[in-house]
Amino acid sequence: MQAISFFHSHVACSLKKKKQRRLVEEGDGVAQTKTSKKRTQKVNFCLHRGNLALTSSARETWFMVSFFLSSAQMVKKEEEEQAVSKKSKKTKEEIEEARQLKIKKKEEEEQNRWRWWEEEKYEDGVKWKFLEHKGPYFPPEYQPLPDNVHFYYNGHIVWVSFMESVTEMTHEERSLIQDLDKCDFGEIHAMHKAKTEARKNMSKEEKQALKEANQKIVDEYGYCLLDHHKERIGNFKIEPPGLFRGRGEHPKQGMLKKRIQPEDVIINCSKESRIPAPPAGHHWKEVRHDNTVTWLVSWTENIQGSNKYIMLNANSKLKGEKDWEKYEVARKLKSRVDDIRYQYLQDLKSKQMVTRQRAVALYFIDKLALRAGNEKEEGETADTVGCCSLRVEHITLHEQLDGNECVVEFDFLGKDCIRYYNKVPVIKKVFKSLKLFLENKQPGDELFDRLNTSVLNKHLSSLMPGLTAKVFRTYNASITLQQQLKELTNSQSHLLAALANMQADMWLQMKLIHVLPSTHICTSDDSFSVRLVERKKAAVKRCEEQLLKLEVQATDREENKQIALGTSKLNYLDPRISVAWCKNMEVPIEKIYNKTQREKFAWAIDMTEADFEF
DNA sequence: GTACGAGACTCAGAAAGGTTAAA
DNA sequence: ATTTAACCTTTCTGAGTCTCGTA
Repeated sequence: MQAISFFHSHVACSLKKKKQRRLVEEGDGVAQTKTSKKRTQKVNFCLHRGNLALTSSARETWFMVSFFLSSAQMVKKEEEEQAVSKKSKKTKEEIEEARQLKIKKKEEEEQNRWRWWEEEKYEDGVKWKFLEHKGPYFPPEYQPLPDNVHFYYNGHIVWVSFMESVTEMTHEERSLIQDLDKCDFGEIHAMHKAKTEARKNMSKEEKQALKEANQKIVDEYGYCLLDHHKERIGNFKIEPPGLFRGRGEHPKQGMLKKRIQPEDVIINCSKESRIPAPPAGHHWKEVRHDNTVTWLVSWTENIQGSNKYIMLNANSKLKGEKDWEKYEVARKLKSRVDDIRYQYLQDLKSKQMVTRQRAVALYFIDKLALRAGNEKEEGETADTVGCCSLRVEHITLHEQLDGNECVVEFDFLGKDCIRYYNKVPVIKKVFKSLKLFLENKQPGDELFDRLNTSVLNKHLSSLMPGLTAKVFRTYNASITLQQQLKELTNSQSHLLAALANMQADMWLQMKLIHVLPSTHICTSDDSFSVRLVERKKAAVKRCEEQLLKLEVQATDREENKQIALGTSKLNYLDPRISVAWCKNMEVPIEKIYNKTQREKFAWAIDMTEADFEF
């Protein structure tokens, strides 16, 4: 109930602030649209673009919901499509022909689709019985620089081995090249720019040929055979070498990510399948036949020393089944959540420090949708935290703030170095506990010194099998979506209008919340933006008009306004809720999910009845 | 019990690529 | 009608979560 009331309060707030937000709207150009009909659409795509940042996980949850909704009203599009096709000068026959082809293709696809959800599940741990594939696709060989392109150090031409992706700097080079400022990559940069330009200016035929060549690679390497069904592979290409960037202030940024050789690669497939052949003159590191894992190929990456995998596409059985399972666990939480919340509220009074910290952490995870927060190796990654790894400097307690009592102010970098900034009124017991946790601690000390994700998850799984911290995100997002949909009116047109308005409000609200406290959010991003601006400014000599636009883009980035969010709806909202809603409202599913999404959620679209209840 | 590290998988935004609407 | 910009989709790979085995 805690979480839900929290979500609701956001809606209420969004309505109250409507007037205020209109002002902002003007500045965004949203209100500049001419007709009222168009206006709705304008709002739509603004939402679709999702060019807004989110600093709070609870807000994230909200976005997931709003994103679902934002696509719900594209019903109008179909009419337009028809109008357009009429306008074009194609003959009726051509149109008819194209339509027939489309229908045929669709039917074919439908028939080929593996309805794995109607089959019996394998025994525990077994992921497949038969697996055959072609192995990974290796990136093209390194191409040496042309003779007329040079690298200069301190004004002198230098031939260096590290330009070849395979090798690192030699000792001599290391002693010679000390100062980055003395490096001149100008000619190399110009060459690359010319290349991209040339690519852009290719003729239609050339482009077509390139496309066909790519398609051939996909046809050969992009699919595998899994238990007699052809399945698409998600990433069949080995990652090419290059400079590691990382997100945020990453200690390893700029390190060379080495070229992966077949000798580094482990192949996983059926014993009795056609084993993929390594490139001529090479051999695999290992060929194994482990059907308890889902990957086809793996290798160890040299920056973090972690494993990389080639796995199946999201529309595959292996991924789909897991996704389904995830939502089933979240649904189970629905029936237990009252008890679980009651318990952690009780635990807030515990004399035992571990229990008490656990309770507060759970309160945050449930109410604010914080991530679990595993500990990370210092110096190996950017300094980001989640719930369990919060440190003293990440929260500030306010007895009184903006007319609220017991306010906790959060300010930390979360996943992907995205800043979480939020001021949340909490219940007294939580506030008191936090004060206790902070006693005798310095900034840099852990807030929950007796707690880690392992302890937390162990406790959760004892409360309900399969329950972990992240289930709360799925549960809260999905249940909120369902409730919001229920609350909307039954009349479709009315409803769609309501949705449009609601989204406009939410969108602006989020923007406001975010932009107001926006100081510098992710410092490394700033420097990135600065570099971007610089680079572009050089280009501007030739192309002055672009300058303005690009600077605007750079500014946008600086303020972190641009954070794509569309994918979130792929990860937290039970698709069956949306499917059921579509069935009830007689809204075609195409309005909610695009082709990829429909493929991914094929199981949900097929099995869900109108009366589905999350 | 618990610390630790490897492994395997989900989730995430940036960038590239493709399509459609607007100029 | 053609070019360009806006928008939407796909690809890529980094960053998390969580489990499990071992000391």
